[in-house]
Amino acid sequence: MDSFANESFKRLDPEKQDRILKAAIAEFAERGYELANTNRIAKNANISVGSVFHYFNTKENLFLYIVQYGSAMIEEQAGKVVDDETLSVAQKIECLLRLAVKSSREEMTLIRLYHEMSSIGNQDLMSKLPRSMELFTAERYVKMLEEGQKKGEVRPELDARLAAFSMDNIFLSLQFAYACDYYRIRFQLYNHPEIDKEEYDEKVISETFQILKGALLVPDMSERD
Amino acid sequence: MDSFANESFKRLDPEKQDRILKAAIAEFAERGYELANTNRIAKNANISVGSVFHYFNTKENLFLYIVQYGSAMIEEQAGKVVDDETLSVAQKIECLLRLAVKSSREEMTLIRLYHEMSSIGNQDLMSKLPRSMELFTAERYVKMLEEGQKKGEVRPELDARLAAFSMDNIFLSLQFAYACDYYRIRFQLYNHPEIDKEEYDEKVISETFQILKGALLVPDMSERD
Amino acid sequence: MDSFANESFKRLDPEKQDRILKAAIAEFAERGYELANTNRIAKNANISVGSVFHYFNTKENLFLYIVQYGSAMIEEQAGKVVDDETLSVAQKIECLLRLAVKSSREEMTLIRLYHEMSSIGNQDLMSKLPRSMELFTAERYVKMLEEGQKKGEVRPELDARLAAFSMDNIFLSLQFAYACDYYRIRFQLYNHPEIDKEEYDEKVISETFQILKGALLVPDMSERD
Amino acid sequence: MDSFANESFKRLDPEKQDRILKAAIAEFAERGYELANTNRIAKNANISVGSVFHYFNTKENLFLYIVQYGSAMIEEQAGKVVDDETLSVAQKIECLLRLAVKSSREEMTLIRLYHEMSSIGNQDLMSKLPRSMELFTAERYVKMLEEGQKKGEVRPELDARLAAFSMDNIFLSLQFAYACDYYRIRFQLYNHPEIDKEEYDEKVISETFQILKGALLVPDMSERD
DNA sequence: GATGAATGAGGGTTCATTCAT
DNA sequence: CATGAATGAACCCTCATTCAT
Repeated sequence: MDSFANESFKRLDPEKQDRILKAAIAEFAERGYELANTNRIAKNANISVGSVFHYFNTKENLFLYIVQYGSAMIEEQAGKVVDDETLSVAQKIECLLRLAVKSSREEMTLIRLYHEMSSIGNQDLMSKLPRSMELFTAERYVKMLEEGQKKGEVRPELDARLAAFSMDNIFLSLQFAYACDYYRIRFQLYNHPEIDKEEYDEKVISETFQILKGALLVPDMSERD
Repeated sequence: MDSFANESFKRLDPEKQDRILKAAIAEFAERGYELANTNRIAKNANISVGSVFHYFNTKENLFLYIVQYGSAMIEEQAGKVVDDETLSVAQKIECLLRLAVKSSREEMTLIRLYHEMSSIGNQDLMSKLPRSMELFTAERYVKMLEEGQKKGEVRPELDARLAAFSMDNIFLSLQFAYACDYYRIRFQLYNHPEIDKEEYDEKVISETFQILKGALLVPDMSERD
Repeated sequence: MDSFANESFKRLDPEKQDRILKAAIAEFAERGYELANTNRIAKNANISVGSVFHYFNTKENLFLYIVQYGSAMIEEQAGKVVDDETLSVAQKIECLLRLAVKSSREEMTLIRLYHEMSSIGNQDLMSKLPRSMELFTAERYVKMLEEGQKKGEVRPELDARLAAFSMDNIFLSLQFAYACDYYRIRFQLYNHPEIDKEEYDEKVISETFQILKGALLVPDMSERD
Repeated sequence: MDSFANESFKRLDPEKQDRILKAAIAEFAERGYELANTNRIAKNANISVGSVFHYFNTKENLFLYIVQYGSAMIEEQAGKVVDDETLSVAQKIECLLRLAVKSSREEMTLIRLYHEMSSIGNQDLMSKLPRSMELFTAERYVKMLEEGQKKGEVRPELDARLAAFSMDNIFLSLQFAYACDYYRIRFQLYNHPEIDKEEYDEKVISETFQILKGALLVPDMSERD
C-alpha cells in the first residue's frame, strides 16, 4: 500500500515527520516535480539529504508519498459528507462544493500537488500511484447518485457513473481554479470584474450548486430561487 | 502578440515550419516541458539546434509558440460552432461536446500540451502566455448563454459567467480524460467496465449532454428521453 | 602487526567473528574495495554498523584485516608443502600447483580478495599491508630452489630468486585464472574448446608441471613422457 | 568494434584527442576506475565535462575506449615480433620479454590500466570489452609454439595452448611487476637487495629468458651458460 | 559495549544556450 | 542564415563515519 516511506520514517517524532512533509509539499507544490530540489527540501526540513533518502529512497517515492498523504486527507473529508445519512443528495452536493472551495483555500498546496501529479512529464510516476483512494471516492459518488435515483432525488434518466464523473469534474475544476495559477487566471476570464472578493466564494458555491442541481436532481416543486 | 517566433521563422518554407512545429509538439507533449529536450527537437525536425534558438530564442518561447498555435486551432473550431446563428443553444452545446471528444482523439498532443502548460512547474511561463484566445472563447460562451437567456432557452436564474465557466470545465475535463494519461485512468474509474469501446464515445457525449442540458437549459416540454 | 582489528573484536565469540569476516569477505570479493558497502556488511553479519567501526575503525582496516587473514590461510598450506623434507623439489612443485588449483576452487573469494588488493585504486592501502607473510613465502621458495640446486635437482645456472619469482608468477596467474572473471576469460582464450571440463584441472596441472620442470629442474634421465 | 567513442571524437584535431586520452589514462591509471573523476579528466584535458560525455557518453565508455586503445598499442608491437619470419622461436621469446619490460617502463600507465580493468569491482565492465585483440595475441602465441614444434625448436611433448598460456602469464606478471605498485613490492621481495638498479633490467630479462627456454624449448646442444 | 539514525561531501550526467565557422 | 561542437551549472543519490542513547 503506502510503502513509499520506510519504517524508520513512520517511527519518527510526529513533529519531525510533519516538518519533512511540509517542506516536501511546499517544494513540490511551488516548483513542480522536475524542478523540485531534494537538497532544498532537506535544508528546509532541517534534516540532511541522507535522511531524506533514507526515509524515502528516491525523490519519486517522496513525491508519491506526499501526494497520497494529501489526497487521503482531502478525500477523507469528502467521504464523511457522502456517508452522512442525515443529508439529502442536494445537501451532500452543497457540502461537497463547500468542501472543495474550503480545501482549495486551506490546503492549496495539496491541490497543486494533485494537479502536478497529473502533469505529462510524470507519466510513469502516475502509473505507480495506487488509485485505491480515488476509486473509493468514485464509487461513493456513483452510489450516492444511484441511491438518490431510488429515492427520487436524482434524475432517473441519468447514467449514474457518467453523472458522477461530471460532478467530480466540476469539483476538481473548481479546486484547480482556486489553487493553481493557470486555472486561477482562466477562472478570472469568466469572473464579473466588479464582484467583491469577500462574498464571491459564496456566490461561486451557490451558482455552481444551481448548475449541479439542474444537472443531477429532479426539479423540486417546493423550491424557488 | 505572438512575438514568440522571429521573422525569419515566419519567412520559412511552410513545410519546414511544419516539421519544426510537429517535432516540438511531439516532444513537449510526450515528455512535458521540463523533460523536453531542444536538441532532440532539432534533430527530429532535421535542423540544427542553432536554428531552433535563432527562430525562438529560448525553449520557453518555443513552447509558448506551439501552445498558442495549438489552442488557436482548437478554439477556432469552437468559435465557429458558437457563432453559427442557425443553431439553438442546445444544438451548440451538443456540437461543442462532440468537438471536445473529436479534438481529443484527433489532436491529442495539442490537448496534452494545453494540460502541460497548466502544470505547476511553469508558473512564470504561464504568466507570459497571452490569454486573448481564451478570453475570446470565454466571452463567446458567456454571450451564448446570455443570448440564450434572452431567447428563453437558458435558465434565466443562472449567472451566465459562472455557468459558462462550469460548462467549459466539463468540456476541458472531458478532453483531458481522453488525452492525458492521468485523467484517462481517472475516467476509467467511473466507466462501466462492460461497456463496448466503439459505441462509448457516443454514450459519453449523450450522457454529458443530458447533464449540461439539465444544468443550463430550461426544461423543454417537447422533449422526453 | 595485525593491529587492524581491536581487542574487543578478538575477544568476541568465535562464531560471531566468523560471521563478520565471512560477510566482509563476501562483500569485498564480490564488489571490490570501492564498491563494497560497510552498511551491507554489517547487515549481512547481523551486527550494527557501529560495531563494525568499533572493531575495525575504518573500512580500510577491515579490508586489510581480511586480506591478511585470507592470505595467511593460503600461504600456510604452501608453507607446509615447502617444508616437507620427504619431498623432492619436483614433488613439491607438483604439490604447490595442485594446491594453487585447489585453493582457487575452494577459497575463490580469498583469491579474489588478493587480486582486488592489488588493484590500482588502493595504492595507499597496499602500502599499509605488512608483507611479512609474502616475504616469508618468497624466502621459502627461494630457499627451496637454492637447496634444490645444491642437491642437483634444480638447474644450477638459474638465479634462484628470479626463478622463484617466475614460479610464483605461474602459481598466482593460475589462481587468478580460476577465481577472477577477467582472468578466467583470458584463460579460455587459450583453452582447447573441445576439452572435457572434468578432467581439465588434471590436464592443466600436469601441463603446467611440465613447463615448470623444464624451466626449473635439471633434466631427469629416468623420466620420459 | 570500437564504438566507445562517437564520430565527433574521431573527427577531432589529433592533438586534442591525445590531450583527452592522456588525461583520461592518467586519471584512471592513478586512481583506478571507481575513484577516477570525470570532471577532473575534463579539467586536465582542458575541455568541458559536457564534451567528455558528448564524445564518450559514459565514464564506462571512456574507460573501455582507453583500455582498448592501450592494449591495441602494446599488442601490436608483440604481433610484429611473433610474425617476424627471420627470427627463431628463442629469439622471438627474447624479444617479447624485452618488449614486456620496455613497455612497462615506457607505457606504465597503460599497463596499470590493463590491470585495473581486471579488478573485481568492474566485472560487468569487463564483459563489455571486446577480447578480439587478446584472442588474436593468444592465437599467435599458440601458433608460434606449434610451428616451433614442427621445426623442432619447441618441446614436442608440450600442449601448445597451455604452454602459450604460461608464457603469457610470465610476460604479464613481469609487466605488472614493473608498472603496478602492489606487484612491484612483491617483486622486490624476490630481488637481490644488493643488485645495481641500472643493469637489473638486463638481468631480469636474461634470467627470465633462461626460465622460458627451459620451459618451452628443446635443449640446444650448441648452447652452454 | 552495542545500536542504527543521521550526516553531508562528492560525483556522474544532462541540456539550454552560445558562437566560431 | 545555418551549423553543431562546446560549455558548465545544477541535481539526485551514495555511503563511510559519528554519536547519542
